[in-house]
Amino acid sequence: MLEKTYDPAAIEGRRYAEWEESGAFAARPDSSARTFTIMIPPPNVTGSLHMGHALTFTIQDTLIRWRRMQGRDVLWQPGTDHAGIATQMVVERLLAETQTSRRAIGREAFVERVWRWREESGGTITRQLRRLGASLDWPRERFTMDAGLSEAVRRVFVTLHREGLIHRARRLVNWDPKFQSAISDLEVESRAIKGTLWHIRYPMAGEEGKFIIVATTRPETLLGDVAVAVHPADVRYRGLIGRSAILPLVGRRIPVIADEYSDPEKGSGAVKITPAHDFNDFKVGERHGLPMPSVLDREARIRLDEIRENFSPLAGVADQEFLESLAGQDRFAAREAIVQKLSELGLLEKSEPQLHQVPHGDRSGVPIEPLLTWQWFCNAVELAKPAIAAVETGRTEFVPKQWENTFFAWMRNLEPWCISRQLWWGHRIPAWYGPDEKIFVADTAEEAAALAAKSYGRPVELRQDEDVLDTWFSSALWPFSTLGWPEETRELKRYYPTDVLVTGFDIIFFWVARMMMMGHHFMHDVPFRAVYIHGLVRDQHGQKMSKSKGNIVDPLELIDRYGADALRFAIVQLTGPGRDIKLGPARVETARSFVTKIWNAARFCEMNGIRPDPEFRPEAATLPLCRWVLDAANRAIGEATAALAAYRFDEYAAACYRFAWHVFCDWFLEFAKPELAAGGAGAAEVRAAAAQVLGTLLRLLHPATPFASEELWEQLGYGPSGSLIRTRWPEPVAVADADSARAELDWVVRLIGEVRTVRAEMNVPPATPTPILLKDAMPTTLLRAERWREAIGRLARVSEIRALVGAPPRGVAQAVVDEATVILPLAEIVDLAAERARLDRERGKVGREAERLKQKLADQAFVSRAPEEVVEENRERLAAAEAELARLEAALRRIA
RNA sequence: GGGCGCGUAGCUCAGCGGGAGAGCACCACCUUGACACGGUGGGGGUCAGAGGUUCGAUCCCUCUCGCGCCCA
Repeated sequence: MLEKTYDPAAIEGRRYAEWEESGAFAARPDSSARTFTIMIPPPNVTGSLHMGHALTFTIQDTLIRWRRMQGRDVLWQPGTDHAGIATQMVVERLLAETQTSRRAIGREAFVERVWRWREESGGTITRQLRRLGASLDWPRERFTMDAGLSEAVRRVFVTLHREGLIHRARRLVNWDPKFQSAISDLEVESRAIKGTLWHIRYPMAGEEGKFIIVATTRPETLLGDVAVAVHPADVRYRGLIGRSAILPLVGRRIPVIADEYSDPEKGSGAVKITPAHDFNDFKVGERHGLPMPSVLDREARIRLDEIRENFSPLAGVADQEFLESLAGQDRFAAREAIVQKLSELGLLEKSEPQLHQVPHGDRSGVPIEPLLTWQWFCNAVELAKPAIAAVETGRTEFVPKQWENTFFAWMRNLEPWCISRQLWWGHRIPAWYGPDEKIFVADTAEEAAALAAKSYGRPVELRQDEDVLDTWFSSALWPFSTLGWPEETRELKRYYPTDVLVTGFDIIFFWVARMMMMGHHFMHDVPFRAVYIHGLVRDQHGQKMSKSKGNIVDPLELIDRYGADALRFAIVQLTGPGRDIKLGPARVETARSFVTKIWNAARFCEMNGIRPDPEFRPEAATLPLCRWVLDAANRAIGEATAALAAYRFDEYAAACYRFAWHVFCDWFLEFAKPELAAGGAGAAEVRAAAAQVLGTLLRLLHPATPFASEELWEQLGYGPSGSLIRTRWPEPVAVADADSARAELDWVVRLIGEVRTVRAEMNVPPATPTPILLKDAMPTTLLRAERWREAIGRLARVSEIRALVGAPPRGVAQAVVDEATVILPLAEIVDLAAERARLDRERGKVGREAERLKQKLADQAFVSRAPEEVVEENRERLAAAEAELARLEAALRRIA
């Protein structure tokens, strides 16, 4: 017997363990079935399950379970990402608690410590994914720092280097002073900061008392200025181009140059050019062949070593003592000191508050500093070409399609990808330096040594590059490295390319684009045929969830409170095309009601002896009720399947919801009650059909609500424990003359609806049954009424159904159903005025509809130009409206 | 500044050339033999605004207003 209420906590753990232990999640590389593959976006090994995970993994699991039920050989590849910076930060924090640091214990011990941390704490997220019900093929779990994946990383690096697609260069990069590492431009987010625009006077060389005024938000980088730029068309400065200004505080002469980068509208129209500390200035510097002295070090403190020799004392403009006092100062302290000094020297024209965009490290949260350093770069421009082509030709398709624009916009404007990071946790760059800094790139130290020995003609001591690779470098290989590449494994042959990648738009650039590049280059095919982009999860008010706002909703808490199925169903319901979803506890509570409803419907079935009947042949069903519900189930199957195929999770959920609640429960089970009570052959057929349809429903629901559906599947005897997950997705069954069954049941439903409405509006107490009289009913209608007497009686509280013979009694309420007028003799209780008002309202509504249609059909332009079927449809609607209108008017006359 | 998207019932959202929809919330009634995490009935919308195309526009085009996001 099923429990009175569904208790998710009592069954979820057990059901999941049963699936996992029985191998239900396992791919079947030896089978001949068509494959269906999804690579999990590997969550950070440091992570714990948040709402974004709940969304993306629910969607993936829904697809996976659906395709698995369709008989596909499904591979859902699990794994985690080593997440360079994030993980290093976590372990550094732990070290700080024990009064030590990464530098104190050294690289080797630190890396070992991270591995140990990963052994102890890295499994959190995978445990939590099990709570959600994710049917991942766990024995295949990979980690981006695994031996195999690391080998793939080295192989890719070495290959790309050999092909000239990876090289080392000294370039301006985004430097994070907190992590003291380069970061990629994607890891930089610009934030609006209230700052100050300072207007500084640069004295013109050899022209006492004359100045050129430059406007800047970063006076501390002034020390590294190498020019002042003005727009070539700016008449204010035309005379100054080619002359020299004196750099305040440093005393160096710098040229005034003409460059279109300078915006006459902004500030004073003249800008200082500091190539080593600004990306735009860097380009100006390159165009004009200017020097590029650095004045900030790796911790963003002032350094003078590259400008000291250019110092040239000048009274009232530059004094050495002040300049030296800046050395080693933090950038912000230096800014204050410099502004103060300029003000004292009378070189500060003015300052004005200004809101401007300042680049920040997305993880460190500190302003990033463009810095000239030696780094490794990957030629993304070249690698992007086939990836772009793949999307252009539709080899890979984005869903929704609009994201392709975003993808193209980014892919067509790529900068070299800086792939080196000055961290310790990650894949160490397989490059070694000889005594003269010659570079040897190889898979292993031994191979590098061999290369070096050959190069130098003798064995030499090599030093490996200290840097590690950007975490996204290894993630980019995920779709093939997890399958065993560079080995030619059967998995690699069988499961690459994968079917669909499911992810949020925020990592299209970080990850999707890079997988496309690497996939093409090394596998010569796209990594996935479709990219399904879902929205972000927001709180119920549409706010982005964040710790600082305190509006985080914890999926595990929701699972504890409402069950995993409720959370999953809520997510599936809300996931429409390309929209963020707003998810609060109320939505999950509502979804739980649905799961409970299913549970109770199944309980009713169980109580009424509804068990699957292997002998039942749907095509042989004779009762209209059975044929009707089987047909409705067929349509639900069609809708749900089409919705899933189109990634319309909202429509899939709606199809299941509508069918389960508003067809199966609201009507079918209610109609079934009298049949079941009557017993006999009719009851037997209803039981068998009910079991058939409930089985279909459980199968349709399984991808969204796996736990409850699996539990019911077993308890109601559909199959052995844990077998629903392996059961075939339902197909429509043959139903004899479905049209007539549909016509009949639709009529019954409408009749009951009309009677209920009239009764409710006439305030007939539910406890008082009323007879109904059918006026002008055709014989077939009267036969129908007779067949459904029992059900109509129960559901519409009707005591008796008769054909009206002769004149209607006084004091009636009336309604129109097709050709018949339904008359409720309510002499004792009816309020004639109220009934007249009600009928009048109805007549008005139908009359307006008829009038509108009549006008439309009278319009020559419409009739001649609109498609014939549209015109015909309008004619039919008009005829129906006019007939109903006539009956309503007759009804009104009767009670006048 | 450039690009993308969104403004449809109180809320959350479907629909996207021919009858304005769902869920929740709301109101009224109901402890009917699976379910009050329930049942029945009901109210509620110049589909942001203005033009245009069309026989016909919530839907296509243009502009305006408002709100997001991404890139400068």
